Amino acid sequence: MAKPKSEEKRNAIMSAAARVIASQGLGAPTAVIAQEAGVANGTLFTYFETKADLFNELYVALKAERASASLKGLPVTADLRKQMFHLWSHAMDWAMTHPEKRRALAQLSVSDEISEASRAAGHKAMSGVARLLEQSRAGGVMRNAPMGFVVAIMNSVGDATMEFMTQDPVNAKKHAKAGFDALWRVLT
Amino acid sequence: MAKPKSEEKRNAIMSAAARVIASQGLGAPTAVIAQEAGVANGTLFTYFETKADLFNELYVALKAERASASLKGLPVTADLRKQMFHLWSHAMDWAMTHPEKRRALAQLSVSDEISEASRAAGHKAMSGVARLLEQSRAGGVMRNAPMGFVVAIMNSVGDATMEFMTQDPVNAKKHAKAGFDALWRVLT
DNA sequence: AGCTGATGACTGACTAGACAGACATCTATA
DNA sequence: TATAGATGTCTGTCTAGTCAGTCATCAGCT
Repeated sequence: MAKPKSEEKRNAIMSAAARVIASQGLGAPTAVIAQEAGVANGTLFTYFETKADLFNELYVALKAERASASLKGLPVTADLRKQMFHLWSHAMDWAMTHPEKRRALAQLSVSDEISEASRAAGHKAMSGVARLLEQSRAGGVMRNAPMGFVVAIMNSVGDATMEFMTQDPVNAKKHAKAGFDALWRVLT
Repeated sequence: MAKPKSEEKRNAIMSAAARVIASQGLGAPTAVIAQEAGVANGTLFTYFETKADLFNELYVALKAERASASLKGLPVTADLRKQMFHLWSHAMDWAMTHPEKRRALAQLSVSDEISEASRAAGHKAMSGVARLLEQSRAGGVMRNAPMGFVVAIMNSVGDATMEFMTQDPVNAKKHAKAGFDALWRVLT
């Protein structure tokens, strides 16, 4: 064998991409991302074949990271509302702790560079979250609405709440609670 | 006097831009927009100084158009819920009738090319809608939540509903109703 | 009404700059 | 020493915006 690729550099590139996308948008040059990651321009392309590949991988990774943060320490024996609230607040915490990742994810989500396959992978990464939401849906007013619709609404209320929390961080806790109450009213 | 600018060409460029943005995203070349509008490349720049200017004007125009469509024929004497429902269904109708405009507006809304001034103008164009929503907020559970938050939630639930309606047009009416019911549950 | 000159819209080839990705070269590891 | 990662310069391509020349429109004059 020869020199192995370094997982460290890969991560550096991904997290640099998140930061740069958050501040400059998706039009950001690969050169800037590489520089921010502390590697040469060409190195970026030994880890990701194209710019679009990097963006797709980043999208899936961020979705997975947020989902995993949301589910961490889930009180599986508690009642549904408690579990949902845990999930919600952990998602909001993640967004407040990593604002640049949240912003990057928001940009990537609306980009047409993101393939159907990546979106599917993103969904899959959220399956734990979806399962809980599915339980909430099945027992409530929205039992006849398609699951995709409920997911879309949760995501959009979540996005709106995160947006508002970052704009007005002083009252972040209050907004998080208000957002959850709104979601819960939608579901029950 | 000389040859006057034609309102017709201006409109052609704007609506071409909406179509092209919907299908190719914001990275679409101005050359393509001009061609789609049936004018020369350079002509676009006699009507709009820069590409960003075109996008900003288009953003405000689309916001205004949607707001105006929503308010058309509003039953001002009916009760609040009826008025809100009128507004909601007309907005959804507009989105279903002009899917390319809706898609373009969604893209423009998240773009960082759109100035604060344009966003303010967009808000202003929606003031009729906002007034109605304000009444709904003031009398309901969200009376203590900031208006901006309520607006954000309405927009996001609306976006999710529109998205779902275009993805599943057969049940569009049903989804529109479900979306409204969800919003109303949030507000009351 | 017909003519004329001034104005400015219209055109599309062109330019300057930016950027993704390639590549020749160097370097670290097995 | 063979292999493969790392580097950074280089290049082909793409595109926003320009510009010199053309043409449509209008006001004022006869």
